[in-house]
Amino acid sequence: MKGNESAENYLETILILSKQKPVVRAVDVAAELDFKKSSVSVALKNLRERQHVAVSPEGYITLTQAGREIAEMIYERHQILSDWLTELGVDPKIATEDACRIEHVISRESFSAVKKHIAATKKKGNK
Amino acid sequence: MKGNESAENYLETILILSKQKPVVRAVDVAAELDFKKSSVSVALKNLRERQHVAVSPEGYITLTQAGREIAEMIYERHQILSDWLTELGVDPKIATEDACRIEHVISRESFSAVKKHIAATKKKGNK
DNA sequence: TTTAGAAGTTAGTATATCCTAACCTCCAAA
DNA sequence: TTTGGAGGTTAGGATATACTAACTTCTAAA
Repeated sequence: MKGNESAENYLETILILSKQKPVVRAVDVAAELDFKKSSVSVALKNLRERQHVAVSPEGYITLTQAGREIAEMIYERHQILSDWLTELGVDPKIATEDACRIEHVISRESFSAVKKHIAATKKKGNK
Repeated sequence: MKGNESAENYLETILILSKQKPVVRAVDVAAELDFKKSSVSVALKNLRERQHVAVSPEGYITLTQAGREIAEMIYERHQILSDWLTELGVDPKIATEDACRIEHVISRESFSAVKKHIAATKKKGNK
């Protein structure tokens, strides 16, 4: 994993949108990310080539198995990190923004350790 | 602070090198970062323009007040984050690599909260 | 039936970074 | 005194990303 931040971000967004609405189209992704549709169009072409998404003739986007795995990994990081930062007293908006960036650069190993630490900390009732 | 990761990284490196050797030159920075000297040359030109470093006629690089503040902020983040991840059981090499990336994307507010949390956790003797 | 808007695509622009290549200066060793 | 290497600079290339502009399609409303 090196500089796939952009791709990861698209995949995560598609996952989130697919939880919220019946179908996800390129325009929905553009609206969510506040990007232009041309940018999304190009990004989707790459995701299709890498077999991370499939797009139906109607323009409905779905995650492939590989794409979904990445999306869910990033999404889990996002949730856990932003919740944790918020619990630590960080403004929720800032916590979310930070999670959005950290989620793409933290390694599996470090995230796993942090996640474990958070669980352990909670167990002890430290608030 | 948005996409100044590269500049921050140069400043941090200059700070670290200046702790290790009497003078810091462009080649030293290039060697440390494993970049080509041409890249460092261009980066230094930008840092000079932004008044973050000064370069003597002999080619000795020094941080300005503004540059030093950024460098020390990033360096503190690096130290605290990498130490913490290592304490959580992450391989030191990976912890360092992760710290190198997170230090550039975490907000002041979140870092401050995490730092406080780490101190509090230690105080309670949680190991 | 015509037409305007929504959705998508493609081409070319802009920025950030790093790289290779080519060149300059200076100094120390032969 | 010549010369080769170290240090530095500039020009131009490559990649990643997002943007603007200009089209194409398709569909729904007039």
